[in-house]
Amino acid sequence: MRSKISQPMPRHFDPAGSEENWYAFWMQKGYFHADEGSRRPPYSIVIPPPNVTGSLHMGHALNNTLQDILIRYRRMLGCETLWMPGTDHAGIATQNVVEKELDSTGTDRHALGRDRFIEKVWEWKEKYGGVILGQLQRLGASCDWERERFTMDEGLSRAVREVFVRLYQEGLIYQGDYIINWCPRCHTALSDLEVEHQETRGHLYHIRYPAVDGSGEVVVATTRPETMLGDTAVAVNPADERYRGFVGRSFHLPMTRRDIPMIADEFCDMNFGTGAVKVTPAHDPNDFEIGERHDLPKVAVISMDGTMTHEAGESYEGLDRYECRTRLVKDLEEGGYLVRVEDHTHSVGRCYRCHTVLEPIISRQWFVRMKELAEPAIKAVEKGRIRIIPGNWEKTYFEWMNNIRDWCISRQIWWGHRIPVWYCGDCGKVIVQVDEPTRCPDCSSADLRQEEDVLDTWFSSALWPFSTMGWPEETATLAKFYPTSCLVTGFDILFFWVARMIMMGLRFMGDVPFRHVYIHALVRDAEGQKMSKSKGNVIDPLVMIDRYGADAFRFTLAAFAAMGRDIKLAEDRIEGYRNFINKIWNASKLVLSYLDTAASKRILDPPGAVEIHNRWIRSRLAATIDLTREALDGYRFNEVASLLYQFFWHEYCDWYLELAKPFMYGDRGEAAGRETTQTAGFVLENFLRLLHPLMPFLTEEIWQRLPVEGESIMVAPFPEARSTERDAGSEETLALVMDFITALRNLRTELGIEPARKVKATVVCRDPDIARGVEESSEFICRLARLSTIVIVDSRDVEESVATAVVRGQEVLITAAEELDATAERERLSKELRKVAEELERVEKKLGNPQFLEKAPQDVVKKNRDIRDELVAQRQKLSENLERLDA
RNA sequence: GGGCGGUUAGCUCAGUUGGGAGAGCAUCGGCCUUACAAGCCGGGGGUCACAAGUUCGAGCCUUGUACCGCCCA
Repeated sequence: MRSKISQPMPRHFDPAGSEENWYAFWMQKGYFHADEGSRRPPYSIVIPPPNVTGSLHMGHALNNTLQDILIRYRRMLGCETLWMPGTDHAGIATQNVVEKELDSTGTDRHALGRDRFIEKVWEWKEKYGGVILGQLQRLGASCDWERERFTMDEGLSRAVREVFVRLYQEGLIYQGDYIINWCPRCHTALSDLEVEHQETRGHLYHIRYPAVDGSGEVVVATTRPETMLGDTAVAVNPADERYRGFVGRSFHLPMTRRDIPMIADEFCDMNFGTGAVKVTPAHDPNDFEIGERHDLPKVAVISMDGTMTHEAGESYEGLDRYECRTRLVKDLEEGGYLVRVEDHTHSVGRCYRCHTVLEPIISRQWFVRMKELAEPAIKAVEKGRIRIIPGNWEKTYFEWMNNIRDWCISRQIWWGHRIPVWYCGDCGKVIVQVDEPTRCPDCSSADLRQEEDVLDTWFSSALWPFSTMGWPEETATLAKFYPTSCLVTGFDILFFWVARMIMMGLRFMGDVPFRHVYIHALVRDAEGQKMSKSKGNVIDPLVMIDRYGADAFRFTLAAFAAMGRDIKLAEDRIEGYRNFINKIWNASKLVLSYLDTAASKRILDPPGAVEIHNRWIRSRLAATIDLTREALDGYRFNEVASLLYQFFWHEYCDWYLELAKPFMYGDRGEAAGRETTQTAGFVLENFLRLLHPLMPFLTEEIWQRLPVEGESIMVAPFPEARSTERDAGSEETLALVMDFITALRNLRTELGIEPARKVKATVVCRDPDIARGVEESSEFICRLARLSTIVIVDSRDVEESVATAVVRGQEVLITAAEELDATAERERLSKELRKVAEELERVEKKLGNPQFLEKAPQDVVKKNRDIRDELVAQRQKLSENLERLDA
């Protein structure tokens, strides 16, 4: 049973204590655990696995807050929810971290050897890895921690090998010598996606290649002169008149002893530079293609470590690629081959892990043939089996999928899934299988050597939605929770991860991995810069949680999660929502102090209300419930936040509680008082449940003190609005009351009437509906506008000194005992009159247009006429009052 | 070069079938009114980037321009 029922509320909410206490409580109760044997409808999400080396940053915080909101919402709706947590082994990143550690102790991985190094990484992982998961708990994430997975776990590794073998057998994985992106620092190949293109200021070198027969020369332009040592042709566009007759001739390659031919290829852009380009098939992806078409030799002049090879010639061999550039440019200049050098900005590819400039290099790698896998994945989105939200990302998805290229999956590092391929040392047989072979199936040799390379980390991530659920076994978890309901992620990994999961899911599970993909914005700092440690603009989520509490932080993230936008986060936003928490706490304190045990039993299901304020707030609650559900179903998190904020602060606190106070104090009779207290409690309790997915700790802390059934708000049902709760009449009347109160308050302030002083107000009113509304609600109006009395008359007959306003076409007068400041009143009325006149002008112009009257819908025309009538009346009364003052 | 997105109050941003421009923060004025000064009440502030077009009517639809950002080559 609950521990805090009917306990008084402390003066302030203590986020840290609450977070620790309730998270432990939820865990101990096992609420996070998903039961595959349950008969409830499933709702599942797999977490985008953070790097095992990672620590929580703003992107994770946003991503996981949104997932937790969805999960908590569905859990309250009665679904069997699974939120699968885990981490990713992050091959390159993790290896880098451990290598750095080794470096500080004066050794390296090569000295240790592969096996010992891998052991070291595991040791590191056990010690420091996965701290991020603990940090997610601070955020309140209700993941099923009993199911935590790691991409290098035995089960997931087996799934990886299984997929590799099947794809290989189906001819979708192949090995070959192709040009790939090589990181000279990480010493591994990367896929095309892992290249970060960056605009870089450099130079364009124009170099002269003389014709061998002395008949002239050709000038080529390059941003990378050192690659010329590996040129095997000069190419021009076949349509280029300037080179007609040159094609086929040989040119001398300066600084080498080689001659190269001029070839014609459509790829050449006639408008760029001289129209002639040097072709280096071994060091440029485009040149590689040209080389394939023309059967050109490939001369590798840059080695795997970024230094020049023997092929580069003896003067350059062994030099670093940049050193070589300097030296070569100087040599070209001295030799008279350098025509000119221009400043030039071009795109340079860098390693997405270490930002070293990549080198396109030819080497033997493993690839996945993507076309065949992509086709069904495109169809799945086209046919709506997967919905990407917001929809405009579908376009980006198709764009990429339609132009997909083969995926280089081998990495020359040690930490990762070693490719399940063995080579027979005796007969050369290539063995591809899931389990390690002991003998060669062909020659029975035991001399088997496993492929050294490991797989791209994203290869295992692509299997995450089913590998985490036990595939290739046919598990109950898969049966219950696959396909997952939704994937929540940032657009930066749409290709890396989302697209690949879709392809793999369809291929191996025969079904999509998720039905919805919700793509959220990226978090940036207040200046719109991507947060990064080097820029020093990082806001640490944990610091924010310490400072403002997890709830305030989560609510802020939700409030900023508008679709398809960058989120620029500044600390004062979080502070603002911390104040909201304070507001909820204080209002709850008030309501709880009046909730006696007699009222308590009716909180969950009170009888219909009689009092108008109670009918009104229940009506507003019902509307809020409907809108909140719609917004949550549509992933409009910011709308959810704003709905709840608006409802609670401005409707419940600012109006309802203020109206309700005299009733709760017992000043309006016993029955009305009880009804009001019950209603206040009923609405509060419903609101807490609405808010729970966004602010789990605060809502639990308060809910536990409410006299209602159930052991935790997180397993209580999500509020449901009954249509009978909607009450148009009370909403109309209260809107009227608010208008009068606001106008009267305005009058008071502008005339400088002291807040404490009660004044008499008169309403001159010939509209019976309005008169009745004011009459019925006169106690509310008097209280909130601080009036001694309010009288309703049907014609104006006031001798005393008055200030006037017009509300809904009716005059409202404040009668003060002493003289009012006529100048201030005159100024106020004139200002008001100006505003009214301006508005009236706009409306009359519209109504004076015959086309408008003819073509606009009738209700719009009527609306404008009503507005006009009211404005006319208002103008009339304002100017009358102005005249009266002057008289 | 191709594609996508942005430009609305001082700041950060909402604005979902085109019909009298919104929120939070900041600002100004007044209040310690027994839940809350992390609060309450009231106010000021915007030719919705620019230009043209469609329409009775455009922040919203079309086209173009400028600036900014991202993705892919």
